[in-house]
Amino acid sequence: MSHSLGVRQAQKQKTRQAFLDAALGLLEEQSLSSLGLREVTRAVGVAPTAFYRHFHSTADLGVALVEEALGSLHPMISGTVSASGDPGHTHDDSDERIDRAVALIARHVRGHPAHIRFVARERNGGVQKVRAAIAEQMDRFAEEVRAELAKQPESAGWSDDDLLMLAGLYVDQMLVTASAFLEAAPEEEDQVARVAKRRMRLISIGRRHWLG
Amino acid sequence: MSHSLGVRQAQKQKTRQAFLDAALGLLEEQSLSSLGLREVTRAVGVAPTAFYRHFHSTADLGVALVEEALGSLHPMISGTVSASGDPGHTHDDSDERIDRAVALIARHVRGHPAHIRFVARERNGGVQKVRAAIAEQMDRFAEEVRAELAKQPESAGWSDDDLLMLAGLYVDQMLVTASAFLEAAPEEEDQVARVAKRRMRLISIGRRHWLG
DNA sequence: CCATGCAGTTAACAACTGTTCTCCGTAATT
DNA sequence: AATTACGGAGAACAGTTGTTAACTGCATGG
Repeated sequence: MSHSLGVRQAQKQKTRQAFLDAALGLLEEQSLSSLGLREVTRAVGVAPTAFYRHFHSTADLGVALVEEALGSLHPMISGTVSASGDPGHTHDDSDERIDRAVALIARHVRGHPAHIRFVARERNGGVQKVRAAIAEQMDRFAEEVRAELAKQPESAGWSDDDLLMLAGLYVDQMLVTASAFLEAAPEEEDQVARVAKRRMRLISIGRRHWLG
Repeated sequence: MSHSLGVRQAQKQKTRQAFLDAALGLLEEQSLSSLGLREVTRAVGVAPTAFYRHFHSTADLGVALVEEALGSLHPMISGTVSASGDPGHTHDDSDERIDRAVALIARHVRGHPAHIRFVARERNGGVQKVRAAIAEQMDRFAEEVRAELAKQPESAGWSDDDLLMLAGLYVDQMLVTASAFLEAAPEEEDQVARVAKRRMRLISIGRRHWLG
């Protein structure tokens, strides 16, 4: 229990977090390129000029949001692919892994809807720097998934290049699925999950027969 | 050679098209929710009030753009999946079909970059009506692809449900690929094409082994 | 304990936004 | 030939925007 942060810096980080939260809220109904500086400060309950103490521009705010949003996605991604299955079923654990992965995605979407909405929206959004930041993080994710896949026995004989291709396909599919959950009405969730599982199963089958 | 359209209506459609073109241009560097009415009229070279003669709001303009952009995508999509292959190679026409499909996508992106940029951007964008319009059209595309796939002998034994799942996967993958082409530097195009082909090949393999 | 640093405030700036109302010229209708 | 319908122009409106400058209060480091 170290104090580790002065009262001053603590308060600063607190308001900074308030900026991020307020922005995420406002971004549920618009996109970053239309997010106004004053709009955010108004939502936070602070003077417009205070914004500059934390960010150079709204684009800068966006880059910070990328870190926050994709940081929260991080554990989900690795969890999705590793799936860490309780050993037991000798049947075909692939389907079980997929079920667990999709459930994990659904859970994350329900827990952090604004995060994944932001990422899905700004991945192709109108702000270059934010697009670049998201692309960089997604590439990092794909790398991690590749590393995780490489550990699995199913990946014997695979080149690193092909593994990265597969990892990218998985990562893209996760975001598409998450976005689908987001826009789906509660009663449609099961249907979305069903389709997502079948998609992943088809990809897994493709993986199994990729060689030879 | 019928006149078919009065001088008046013709001129109106002309200005309307000018609005669409100007908007598409402006949307290369921002997203629809930040597109201002005055900004568009300025680009067209017309008074701000003239806008209301054609659209209720910028969101309305967006819906019109969806029709234009996805209308141009229409022939590409069906062309991509049918692939109409010159009969000849008995080898494995799957790879050849994929090569042709990816080439078709690349060609379309180079021909209509603003169109696919708009669709990719506003698919998850901040304007609800536009998102809905895009989703509807994409569903229609998936339906068409499903119908096209159903004709192929490889689809024997497939349920309509599974075919629609596969079609959706293809359609999503096409848009992701197109978007990747868009953001890729000219020298990276080959690399993007390489990865896209391998992804589609993996999906095709999954398709081949889906049953049993 | 005092001087410095810095998060946040207040006030003001020109520029811009969407929208309304009134008007104009002319193609279309009768 | 006279009237109507309508695409577009012009001016004005109240609000909003990003950014600057000079300020205040207080936690911090010497």
